[in-house]
Amino acid sequence: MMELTRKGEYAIRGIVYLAGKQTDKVCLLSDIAEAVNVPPTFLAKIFQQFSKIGLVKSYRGTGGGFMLGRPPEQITLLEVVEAVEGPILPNRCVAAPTDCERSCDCNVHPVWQRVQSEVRQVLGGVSLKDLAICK
Amino acid sequence: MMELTRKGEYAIRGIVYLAGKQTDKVCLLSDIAEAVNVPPTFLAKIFQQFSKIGLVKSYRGTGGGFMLGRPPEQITLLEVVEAVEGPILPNRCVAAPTDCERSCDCNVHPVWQRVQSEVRQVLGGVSLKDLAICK
DNA sequence: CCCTAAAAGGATATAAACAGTCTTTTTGGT
DNA sequence: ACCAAAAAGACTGTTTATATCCTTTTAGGG
Repeated sequence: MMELTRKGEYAIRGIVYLAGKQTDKVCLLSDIAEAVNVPPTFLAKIFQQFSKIGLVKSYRGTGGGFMLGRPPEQITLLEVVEAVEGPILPNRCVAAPTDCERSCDCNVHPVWQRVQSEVRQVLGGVSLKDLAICK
Repeated sequence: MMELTRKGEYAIRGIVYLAGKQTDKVCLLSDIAEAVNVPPTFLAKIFQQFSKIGLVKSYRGTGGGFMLGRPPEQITLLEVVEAVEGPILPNRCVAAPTDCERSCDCNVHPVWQRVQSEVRQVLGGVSLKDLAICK
């Protein structure tokens, strides 16, 4: 359980690749897709989502392509993952506690909150700079 | 992302309810289902899975029903969740590192391992006894 | 101004997973 | 033998995942 989807995997691969390039150079989507071995049409959708929230900047037309929207050390893995997979929510009740508070069953609630918090902390502590470094 | 399915929710509700009963008394599936507001046919499937791995003991025929397989303090939330949702695997690559090690992209790998480990630790630290207590 | 390169957006297709139901079989008690 | 209860398996409808394709918009270059 708790599995990242393909979309999430591709998203990470794509943007980490971008983070490994010079910050001032645009990359063609088709090049990125080929480099990280992801269907270009699918990656296009993903990068559109990135673009909307400013994780990447896009340029159309001849000479166009993508660049990181911010320096790689200022983009966390958490942002990338949540951009395409939605917020980290181990359980509905963490999002909507209304439905949950009644009945003593919900000793479970705080546990899911801890899970959420731990995961966010791990992912939030890693930047694209960390990930792009080639050992 | 990382959401528990209905099955997982129902599983927790059902077994936590059971943990709140005396350890030596069997409960009818139909009663449990009604008490925790879960479709009985669905809960049946879930308890079958529990039964197979010994989380609960089942008795057939007249006077039959379900009991916890072990004292509630010896069953963790992790076991319950993994019983019905499968192992905690934030990313395929955590399960099958073979496909992952090449290419410098996989600085991501250890991050998912940490996520997995943190989640397991939180869920593993909570027992049914903790959850069954009515405040 | 037109042609081409590139991303944006929308519609569609297929497959898998989820959520649940129904029926039949097995087992145990009376 | 009969009844009560869980086990097991087949089946169904809905939603999500995983794409692909096509048209539109934007930008640059000749």
